[in-house]
Amino acid sequence: MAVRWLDPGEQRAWRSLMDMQDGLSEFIDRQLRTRCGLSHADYQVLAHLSEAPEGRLRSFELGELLHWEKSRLSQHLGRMQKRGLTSRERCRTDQRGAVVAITPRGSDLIEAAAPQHVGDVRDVLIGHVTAAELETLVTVSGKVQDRLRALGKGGVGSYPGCSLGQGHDLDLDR
Amino acid sequence: MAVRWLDPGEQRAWRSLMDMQDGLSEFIDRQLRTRCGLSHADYQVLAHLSEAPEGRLRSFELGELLHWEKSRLSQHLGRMQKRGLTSRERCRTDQRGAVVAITPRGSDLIEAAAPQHVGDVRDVLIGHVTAAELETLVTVSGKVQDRLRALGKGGVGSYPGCSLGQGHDLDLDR
DNA sequence: AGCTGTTGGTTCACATGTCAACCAGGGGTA
DNA sequence: TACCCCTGGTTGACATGTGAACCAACAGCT
Repeated sequence: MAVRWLDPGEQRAWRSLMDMQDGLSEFIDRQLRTRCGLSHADYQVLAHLSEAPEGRLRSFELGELLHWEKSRLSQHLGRMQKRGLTSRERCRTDQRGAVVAITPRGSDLIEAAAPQHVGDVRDVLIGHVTAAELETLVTVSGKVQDRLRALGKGGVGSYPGCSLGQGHDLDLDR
Repeated sequence: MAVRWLDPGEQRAWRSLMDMQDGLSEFIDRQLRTRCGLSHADYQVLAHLSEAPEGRLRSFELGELLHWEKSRLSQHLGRMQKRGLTSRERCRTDQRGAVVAITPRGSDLIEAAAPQHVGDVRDVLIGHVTAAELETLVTVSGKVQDRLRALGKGGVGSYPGCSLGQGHDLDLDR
């Protein structure tokens, strides 16, 4: 069967998207690490926890939010626990389950990290593109997500924001 | 100093971009692995080599193309060599240097993988977005790259295409 | 109650990436 | 030539991610 190759424009688009991906991930992760002592993964875990009621979530709920392999989540939580950022207890209603909670120390760290992180995001993306471009980004992402959902089995991932505390104390917006 | 948080639209854009990133990477890597026995990293190495004259590159040139840490490159090439996908020789003109070459086996693998890969890319992105959207993607990526270059020290990464053989036997375009 | 299949989590072995240390070979300069 | 610093590359220790195996608890049946 004949392969339909990418024309130069398509190829350029794909390459530049991959480049942006790598560059963004690397940058965001490094900034968080060096300035806040958190990996991007740590940040996302803490962000989701801080958004949850009482800063606690069942392990599997956290896993669904992050779209992480369960073994990854387990390992990562183990490490974060050792660092005192999160804690784990047995679930009362389901003896199998674990409840993950953010600790005061974890809370402090992400509250310190959030402004930096938001600053980076604005500095590297938001601050330099038009509203229309942002809109297109959302559109394209949506299409890709739909396609992935259609192809693979499962969902794709919900990136956590930065609302800390119960409500909006430190929400990303305004 | 007051932090300028992201408004809901900005936040949505950032989250969806992150989601797309994770979803795309995961998908592309898994497809290559399961159907071709290559990781995305392997694929990129082989793609760059196959595009180079005679399928050979100095290690550090490859490193620059990929924007990989030198230790990462060294480790990865070691593994690929063990699998018979690439080979290494001492450089004649610089006794420190190594020249990396793609092996016949590596060549076979990427020639088999390329059509699949291109199909995936089309299937998940190119085939579902308008030309204008693609153009915007390039624009935005460019801005981000510029920003990253301005902030950090170095460049960002040039994603390899799929031109195999010397010339265009299996080029992505056409 | 007793079976059975599913679900939530952990663990192990292994693949991969990062950083720092190291080493050998350039290449300039005295 | 001798000295020095830079460059290209490898290595080892360690952080992180993945898949499969495993285990205990739940849940539906009989």
